[in-house]
Amino acid sequence: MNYEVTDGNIVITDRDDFNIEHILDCGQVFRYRKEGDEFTLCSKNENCLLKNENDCVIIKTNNVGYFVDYFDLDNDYSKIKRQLKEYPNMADAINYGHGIRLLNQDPLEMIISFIISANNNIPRIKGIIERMCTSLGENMGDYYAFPTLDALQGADVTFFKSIGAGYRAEYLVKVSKQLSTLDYEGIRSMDTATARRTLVGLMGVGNKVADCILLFAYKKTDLFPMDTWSKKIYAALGNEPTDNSTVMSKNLVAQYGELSGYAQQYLYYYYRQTSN
DNA sequence: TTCCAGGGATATA
DNA sequence: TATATCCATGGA
Repeated sequence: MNYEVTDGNIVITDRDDFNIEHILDCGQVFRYRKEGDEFTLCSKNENCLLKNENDCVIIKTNNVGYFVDYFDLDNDYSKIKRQLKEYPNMADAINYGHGIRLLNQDPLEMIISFIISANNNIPRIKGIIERMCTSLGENMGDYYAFPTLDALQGADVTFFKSIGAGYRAEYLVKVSKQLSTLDYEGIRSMDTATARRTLVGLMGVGNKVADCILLFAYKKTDLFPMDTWSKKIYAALGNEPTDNSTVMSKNLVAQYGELSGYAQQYLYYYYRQTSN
């Protein structure tokens, strides 16, 4: 990745592997907003501002180190895309979403956010999360931090219903309690299967939500989250039809291996954006 | 009015 | 282990 740090800002000098809208609109992140020709983004208790300038992307932040890691800037996406293009039916998706990067997000934020995402749509997910942050997160001046586990544990079912979480309100209360006895940072060192089993033990976390958490918080890429779109994609790729998500996921991981998580993001973004 | 959204929990056999 | 049903909410 070609980037430099000047005047305390991160400057991306190669936009082919970094496209703000590709990154933000591919379904991995919920706390961002477009303001004119700029984008503001919150993660945990940090924030930044993204902006296209000439042929560069400028990332303004007071925590450069956090966002160099967050945006996965030391990972070579040109190489990943080259490898994935060797597969059939993949080149169009990669060319379309060429600037996608897999973000390294906060585990607690991903666990809570993707429990909310279940059987829900993205605009509504964003609204629920934002209302939760406004009520439970620390006021950082320009934005509200994502709530700490302590803050989440202080909220009840009535609160989560009041922000629109619906039937997931009870999951959020239960999972906040469960997390007090789970070393969710320790999941990072587990193999994918063990990590998935651990997460599925949480209330409101099934295989799909677990895979999203593993991919977006822990960079486990030997998985392929199966949602309603992935199931359509599975058929569109010409795979043998089945209605079993586990079978579909396993077959796809057998094809793409450690690149499965990346493949899923390019395919998800491409099919979702072009089928409207 | 019905369908759908980055699904999962629960009951049942 | 596999299948059926239920679940809040809001936009299309």
